[in-house]
Amino acid sequence: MGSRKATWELPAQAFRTHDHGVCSRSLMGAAQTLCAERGLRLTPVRQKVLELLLKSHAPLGAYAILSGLAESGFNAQPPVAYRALDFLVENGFAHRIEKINAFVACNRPGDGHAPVFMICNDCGQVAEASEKTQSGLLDRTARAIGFDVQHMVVEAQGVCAGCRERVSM
Amino acid sequence: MGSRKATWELPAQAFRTHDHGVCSRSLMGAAQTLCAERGLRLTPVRQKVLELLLKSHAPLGAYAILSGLAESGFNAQPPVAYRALDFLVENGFAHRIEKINAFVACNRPGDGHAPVFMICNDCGQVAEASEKTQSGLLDRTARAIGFDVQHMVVEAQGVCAGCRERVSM
DNA sequence: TTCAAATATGTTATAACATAACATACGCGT
DNA sequence: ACGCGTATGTTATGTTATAACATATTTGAA
Repeated sequence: MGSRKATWELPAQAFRTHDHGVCSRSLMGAAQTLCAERGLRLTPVRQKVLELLLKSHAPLGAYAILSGLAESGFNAQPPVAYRALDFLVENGFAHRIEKINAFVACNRPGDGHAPVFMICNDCGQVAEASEKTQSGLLDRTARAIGFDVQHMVVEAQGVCAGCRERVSM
Repeated sequence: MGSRKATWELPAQAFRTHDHGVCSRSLMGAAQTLCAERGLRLTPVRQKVLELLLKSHAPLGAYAILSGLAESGFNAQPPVAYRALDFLVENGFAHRIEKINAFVACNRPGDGHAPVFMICNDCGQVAEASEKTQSGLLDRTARAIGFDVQHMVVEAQGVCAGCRERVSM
């Protein structure tokens, strides 16, 4: 990783109010299109799980998703949720956030990015930024010791602007 | 899992064989010194847990540590291990690796760094680096949206040089 | 179209990781 | 010795995740 400038894609609507319904629907549409193009099967369970993630303002744990499935009349054994989540994560429609054992819908499905998360400890919301290449962040260090990077986790915990303002006032 | 020694050296030495006993003892000594300086109590359980981490060639899960404690005649209920680990992590003598729910001894205790891990999926060993430039970059992005970073997780999974050579030969 | 392979789901059980809550003991300053 | 803050003992339970095997659905080739 050199002395690059705009390596990070700024999360435009991060931690801000916006028309959630609109972006939910457009991301669901994007998922459907991508699945059609790639021969992936966006089955009812998978679509429902993605819908739950898209509707949520914060990351959801697997068992929260399971409850959501149950409420919609789906089967609700743990493997059902985990399998659907595996599908969504493997195909880039969702991400797992390691620090909090939870999942979020990806805000830029289909462009093969490495996500970077900022997790607000106060409101629980998460902003997703993106790095351009899979291994760019650690590239130089990893190369120096011959380490072949396959997957990156980059997560920051802290306090978002809105919550800090609210507290300090 | 490979038979090579774990490393607590700088990234340049990462994933390479070295005299583990020597660096274990010197890191234990460093911990004792730091605790004395700072008025922290490195009690028998805490010291034993640090010793287990230092001796291990790979990160240890909390329940592996619990077994180690039991073998040495310590109490072995989960809180015992988690409390000791909390102490070591909070005071910079160990780190938690989120991606694999495990713990490693810190190779540079006392210098208040942000750790960066490279986890080999083949041999299970972990190299700890610490890169200022990277967190600097995320800091800039975070600042752009007013996010106050309190804690960072940076972890790369992949294959270390030794394992890649072994496989390709 | 029928069948076999691949994929997806149903279901039971349990593994693996982590903490709440409260009791007891210890270390230290006065 | 006393009291306070810290550390440990102990029981119980909460939370997250997967193994294993049965059944059903989709797909593509014969």
